[in-house]
Amino acid sequence: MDTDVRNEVKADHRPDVSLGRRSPLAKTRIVVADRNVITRVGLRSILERNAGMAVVAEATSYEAALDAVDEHGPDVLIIDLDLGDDTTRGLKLCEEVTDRYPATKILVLAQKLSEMIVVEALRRGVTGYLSKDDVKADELGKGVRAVQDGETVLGKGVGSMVARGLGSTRGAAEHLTDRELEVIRAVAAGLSNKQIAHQAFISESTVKFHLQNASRKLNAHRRAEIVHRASAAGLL
Amino acid sequence: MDTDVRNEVKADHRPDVSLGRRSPLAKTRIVVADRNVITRVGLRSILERNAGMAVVAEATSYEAALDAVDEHGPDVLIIDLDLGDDTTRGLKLCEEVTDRYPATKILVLAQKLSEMIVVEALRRGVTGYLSKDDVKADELGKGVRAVQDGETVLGKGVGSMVARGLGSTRGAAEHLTDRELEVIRAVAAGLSNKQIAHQAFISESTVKFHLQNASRKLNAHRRAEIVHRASAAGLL
DNA sequence: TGACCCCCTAGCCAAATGGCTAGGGGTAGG
DNA sequence: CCTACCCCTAGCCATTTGGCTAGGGGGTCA
Repeated sequence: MDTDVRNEVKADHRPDVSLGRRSPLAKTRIVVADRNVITRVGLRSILERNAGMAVVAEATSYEAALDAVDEHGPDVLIIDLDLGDDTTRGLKLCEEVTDRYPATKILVLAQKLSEMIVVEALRRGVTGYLSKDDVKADELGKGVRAVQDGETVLGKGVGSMVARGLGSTRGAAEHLTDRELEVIRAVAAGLSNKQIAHQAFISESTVKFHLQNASRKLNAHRRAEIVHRASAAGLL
Repeated sequence: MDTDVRNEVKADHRPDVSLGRRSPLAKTRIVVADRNVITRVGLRSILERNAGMAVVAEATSYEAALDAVDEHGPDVLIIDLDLGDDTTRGLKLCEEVTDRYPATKILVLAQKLSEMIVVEALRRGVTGYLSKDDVKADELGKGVRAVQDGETVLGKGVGSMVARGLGSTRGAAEHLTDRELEVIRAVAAGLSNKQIAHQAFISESTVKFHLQNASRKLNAHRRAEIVHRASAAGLL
């Protein structure tokens, strides 16, 4: 592999003093976006054990992540797409980054694997997808190097999801509308169609209409299944 | 059980520093149990910034966690109760630790907050409960010190859960039987009672019976709500 | 042995749901 | 203007469900 040269760098004692162009090889500059302090510190610690890798910025929100990429133009963005209430915001962010900074590779580090998110993220140019719980310490460094080289890295369990996801959703994974999501949340709370209708100031027919559409989009046929899928996708 | 022998072992192992009162020299000995490497590294890094705190062991399973407590008799056990498929195993572990090593305080660090788990954990002698995503770096050190001093530490959002949890479940939060869980999982997959009955080689009546019991235990009245609660409790 | 819990089954009935067809009205963009 | 998409409504019908009562059999533990 290409580890030989990097090993030389590792032999250097402290790279923090001379980060100009002292080393023959440029450092891999990384931005970490995760709302969780512990994860950020852990990532920094693990990655910086690898000579030639530096975490140049941390972010805890979608905005901050984009700003950090704007400012630092990193080689790799490591991100947990779940940075707020709205998970789909993370997908938009991926789109923007790959669009505006094609040189910045994205490595997603997810807490929970959701088929929809995985497929959609890859569709938007994400080059790596790992599961936080399954990843080993050494796989992180390898993964970063791999995505930097343009390889696609899929962690344990992710590959099969891609296969299933691409197979099942033949058009594209349609995403739920606001109203549909609202109804689904009410269903998850155990409300009947009648109750939901009253709550949302719409007729019972409309509630059924939204649920029918949601059923189709999520490929579910029972409201319990809809709730499960939506829950697994982090939508509730 | 066989606790006597272990107590001897524990007594043998402990007294490297006198820890009656916390002297500036006595380190707070911590065991970290979490399946996630990144979290373990991050925790160690953050905690050891605080002078006087040392992570003496890490564990990635319930067994290993108990072994580590057996061996090191730490002052504080920091644990994510979700170390495997069966979340209730974590609760049993809390019971065992508080039972056998009352001097070891338990600080739960949860990825997702589940009302049932929170209430049950506190009922079993856990003295601290923080949410990974909400906790600030400095709160960790403070939290560890607090639980070590016997204080109860509840993170953001945990307190309200306790209030609601203790209010609603007047007897005790009964936990689901294996069969009930099996049926709920099938419901989450969108199966009808008839299909579930066929799959589990039981009659449709029995499926309904299990669901009725699960409804009562989870305080839900619709299968969609059952699925939601079970999902939120990390049971699926 | 009795108390207790889990698992299993039956039948009844009102209510809710799933699946369908068949519409109208709004807004945004090519 | 046409198209697409979202939101809203109506009715019909078979099926499923929620909620209930009323049992039997087996295991464990005091």
